[in-house]
Amino acid sequence: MIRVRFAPSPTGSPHIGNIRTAVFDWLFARHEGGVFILRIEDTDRARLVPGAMEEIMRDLRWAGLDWDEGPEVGGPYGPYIQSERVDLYQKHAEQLVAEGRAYHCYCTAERLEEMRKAQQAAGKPTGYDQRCRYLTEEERAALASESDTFVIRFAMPTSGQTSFVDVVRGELSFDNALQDDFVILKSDGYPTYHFASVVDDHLIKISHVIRSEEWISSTPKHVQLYSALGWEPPAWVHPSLILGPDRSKLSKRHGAVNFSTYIEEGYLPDAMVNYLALLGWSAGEDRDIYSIQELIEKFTLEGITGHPAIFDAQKLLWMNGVYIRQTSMNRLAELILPYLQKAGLVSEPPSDSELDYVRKIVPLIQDRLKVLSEAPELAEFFFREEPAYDPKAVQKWLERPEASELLTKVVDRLEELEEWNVGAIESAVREAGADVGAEGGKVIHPVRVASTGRTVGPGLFETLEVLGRDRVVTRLRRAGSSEQ
RNA sequence: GGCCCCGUCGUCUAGCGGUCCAGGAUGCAUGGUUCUCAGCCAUGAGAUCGAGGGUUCGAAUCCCUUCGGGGCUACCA
Repeated sequence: MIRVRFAPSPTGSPHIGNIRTAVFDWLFARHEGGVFILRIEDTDRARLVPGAMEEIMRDLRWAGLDWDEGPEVGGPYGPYIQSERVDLYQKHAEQLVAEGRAYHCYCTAERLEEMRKAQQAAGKPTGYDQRCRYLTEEERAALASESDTFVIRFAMPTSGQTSFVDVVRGELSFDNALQDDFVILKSDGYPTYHFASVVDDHLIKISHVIRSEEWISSTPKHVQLYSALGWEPPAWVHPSLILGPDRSKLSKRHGAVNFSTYIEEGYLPDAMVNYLALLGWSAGEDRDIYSIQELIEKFTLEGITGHPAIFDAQKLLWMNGVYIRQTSMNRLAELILPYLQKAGLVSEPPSDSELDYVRKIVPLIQDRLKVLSEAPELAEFFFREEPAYDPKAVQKWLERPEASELLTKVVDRLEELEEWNVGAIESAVREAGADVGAEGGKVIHPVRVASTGRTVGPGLFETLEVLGRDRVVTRLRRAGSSEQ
C-alpha cells in the first residue's frame, strides 16, 4: 500500500513550494490508489505560529488536496500532530541510549558555538566534536549531577559510507565521518525534525517520503536512524527546489510566495494545482492544460525532474485565464461576486436583480479576466451611478464639436427602440452615426466613452444591452449636453 | 571552506545513441478577425543542448575534466 505524507511545520503561512510538495504527494497517492496523510511537525515550540496549522488545512482544502488521515479526520496511526506524540520519541530515544546508539550530551550552547567558530577558522568541516560520546561512567555521572539539562545525540558511525536510492536521482552516497552526531532529543524534551520524522514515518507506515531537495544532505542521518532502530527505510523522493527569478530558493524576498495570496487574488484551485504540478514534473507530452483527473491519471514519480524550477508568475496568470474561460457563466458569476462586494459594487447579500445583472455582465468580461480580483476594475462602470470618466478619453472623443450632436442623435434613436437587444441597438447606433456622417469607430468610440467612461472594454453593443436603456440614456444625455 | 544536487530557447519543459541543423507551452514581435481591449487564429525571432576532451559509424543523450547555479553545514524545519 502506497502511503505518503505531507508534513509541514506550522511556523508560518504555507508557500508555493510547500503546496507544490503537497500536490506531488496527493497526486501520487491518488494515482496509486494509496493514502495521503497530513502530519503536523510542530516540534519547534519557539517558532510555532498560532493559527498556522489552520491555515495549512484551509489552503489544502481550498486546493482540493483532501487528506485521508491527519488532523480533524483522524486515522489508525494518530495522533497526527507531533507535539501530541512526544512520549513516543522519548521512548525510542531512550531505547537508543540504552543500546549505545545515542548518548546524553551536556555541552552548553556557548561551548558548541566556540567549537564551531574554531572549526570554521581552521577551515575544517563543522560538527559536534563528540566530547560527550566517549565519557566514562564516572564522568557521565558527574556531569549529570551538576547539569540540569542535556540533549540526546545520535552516535553516527565514524567510518564507512551511507548510501540510499533517491527515486529521482538514483544512488547517493555520503561519508559517515562527515556526518554529525546530531541531536535527536532537545533539552526541552521535544525531538528534532530528524528524529521525529523517522519515528513517525515508520510508525505511520509511510512508504514514500516525498520532500524537497533541501533534505537530501540529511537523508544519511535518517537512513542511519532507521538502521539503528532496526527499521526498513521508505523510498526517498526528493524533487528539486522552486527558485525565485534570481535563482535562489523561493522566499519572501521574491514577493508573493504565500499560497493564500494567490487565493485572495482570485486564482482558481484547479489552475493552481495544474500549474504547480508542472513545476518540476512532466507527463512527457506537448501540452500544459490538465484537468485534475488527468493529472491523477498521468502522475508518476518518473516524471519528476531533477533540476530546480523558477516560479513563473506570468505563465500561472495565463493558465488561470484559460481556466476562467473554461468556467461556466453561472459559476463565474458566483466566483466574482465576493470581489464585487468587497469593492462596494454589489450589496451583501446581493438582491435578485443584482445577481441577475452580474450574470449578464459575466459573458462580457470572461475573456478579459485573468484573475478574479480584476473583476471590479473591469466591470466597475456597470455598477456606478456615474462611471469614472477617463480624462484622455473624454478629450479625444467627447470634447469635439460634432460629439454632442452625434450623442443626441444616438439617444434619440435608442429611446425609440421597441426591442432592447444587441441587434436593434447596433442598427440604431450605426444609423444615428450615418445621420451625421460618422461611421464605424467614429460613432462607436464616442458612444463607448460616453456610456462607460473609457476607450477599452467589451463590445459596445453588448455593453449597452447589459447596461440597460435607462443607464445608457442617462449617460449619453449627460455626456451630450455637458460639453466642456 | 567542506559535503551534496543540478546544468536543453528569458521561463516551464520534451528528449532517455540515429526519426533533432532539437519539439510543445509561456513570454515577446508581426499579421488576421474586429468598434477598442481581451480572446481566438497565423507567422516569426528565440537553445552552437554550460564549456572542453573522449567513447562510437553516429551523442543533447554514455564517460572524464572543468566552469556555473543551487542546497545543506542549528538543541529550525
